[in-house]
Amino acid sequence: MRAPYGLDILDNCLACPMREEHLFCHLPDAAVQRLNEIKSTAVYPKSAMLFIEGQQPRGVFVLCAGKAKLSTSSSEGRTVITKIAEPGDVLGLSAAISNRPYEVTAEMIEPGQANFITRDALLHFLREHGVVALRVAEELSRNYYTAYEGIRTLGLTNSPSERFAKLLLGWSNAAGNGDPPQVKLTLTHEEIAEIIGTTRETVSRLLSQFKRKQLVQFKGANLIIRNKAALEDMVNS
Amino acid sequence: MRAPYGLDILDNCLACPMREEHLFCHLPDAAVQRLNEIKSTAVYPKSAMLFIEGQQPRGVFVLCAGKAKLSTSSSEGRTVITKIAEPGDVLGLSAAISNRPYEVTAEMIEPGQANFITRDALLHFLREHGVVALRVAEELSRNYYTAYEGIRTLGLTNSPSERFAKLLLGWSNAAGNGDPPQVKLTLTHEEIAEIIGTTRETVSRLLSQFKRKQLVQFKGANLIIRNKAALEDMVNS
DNA sequence: GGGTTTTTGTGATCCTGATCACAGAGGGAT
DNA sequence: ATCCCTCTGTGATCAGGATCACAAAAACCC
Repeated sequence: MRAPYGLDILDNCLACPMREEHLFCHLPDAAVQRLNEIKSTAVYPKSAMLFIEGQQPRGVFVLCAGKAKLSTSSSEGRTVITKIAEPGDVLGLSAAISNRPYEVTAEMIEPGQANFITRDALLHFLREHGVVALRVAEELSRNYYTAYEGIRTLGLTNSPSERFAKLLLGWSNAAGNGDPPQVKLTLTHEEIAEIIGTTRETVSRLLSQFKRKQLVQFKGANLIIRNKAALEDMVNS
Repeated sequence: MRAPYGLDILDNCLACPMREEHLFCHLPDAAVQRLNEIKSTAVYPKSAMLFIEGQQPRGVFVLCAGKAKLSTSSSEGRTVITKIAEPGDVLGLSAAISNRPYEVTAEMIEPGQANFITRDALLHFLREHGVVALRVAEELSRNYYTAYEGIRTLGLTNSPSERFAKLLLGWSNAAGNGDPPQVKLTLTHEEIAEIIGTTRETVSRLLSQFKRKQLVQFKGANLIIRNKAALEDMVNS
């Protein structure tokens, strides 16, 4: 059976093995079964909004396939992307747990699939299964560390070039260690700018500058990192 | 009985009533009693380090009196202050829960008192008392929101003036609503700079500039906010 | 394939804060 | 008082990006 957008439907994506540290993996059977009862699965096209900053938290989404960008905007239209979520990530957890409005907007940037669990069902479930509550606490502290890394990046570096170099290195690490390391560039310059807190033009210029200096090189949509050492130098300048 | 530094010893500061939403308040008697058994209390002078960025997490500190600054530094000596912790705050929680190194350094900026609970004892306690684990999850999501606010501040505003105005307004709100609102300035310009991500000089200049424009005014160590509206305008410029 | 929209490249200008460099002010100690 | 050390104020300089303004290129859609 084929889902739209060329994705395979995962009939039990809560238990998907893609991330060992996954929130809802390796739970007691009773818990897994209960989870399967309270979750509902849906498929989302590109640009679908899972939830929007400021909304009351309806529940959590467990991303099974596709990618989503989490962003927040100021009243004047400035936007920061705080995270690119990947399969296995749990979205909206802290809002659901603390019953505050969603603090970010989650928008699919690649078509995908997610499980949804309502807030009530989740809290009920957590009260029944104390062990899982600890898991949730761990997941929240992971979220916290991610946010915290963002602060370090935005606060401890002043130059966009530094942040951009850091971002590229981060991506190439996450993508595994090819040699030479390479990264598939799926985001627009605008989006990259919103991650590293600068303008689209600056990202364009940095990219050409990096190419000119032979730090990176394009092969289709893939960015090959030619001079990793030089990029690393820029980061701890 | 008087403690050093003119502080009253709180003989059971875990249950201190200062913050209703306090992590360890309003728990079942059994839990409170167990907590009292596993905690240990100590008094800290100004400049004492509760823990340092990168150390393995020994446990959590519940701040009972005094203030502490949480900060992180880059290899080149640049520093960001992520939070000024106040009585009732739990420090080192996410590190302890997730068993990662402390992500920040906690240094007392006012003498005070804190309870310490070792990581092992805490985890043990949480496994016994599932309800409290949920509380911990809530506290962690509070931490997350705080970090997240930091990202918004650093990422969505470009001008130090904007961030400084925002900081002052935040402080005046936290201090309750005097009229005119006023704030006790306990931090050095350097420290303020490390909060809003700028330099000491810029903070000095901004302060004089705000005085010149009659936005604020000094009364000893207290900063009186003369023109709140104007500051608010700067924030959503 | 043509027309439309989104994305990217690049020049010119301008301005804010970072940086460097001192001098003065305050605050403890002895 | 005196010394010392940490803070604060302010000037001068300078560079790196933000901003504005187009044009080219690519992606997208009937």
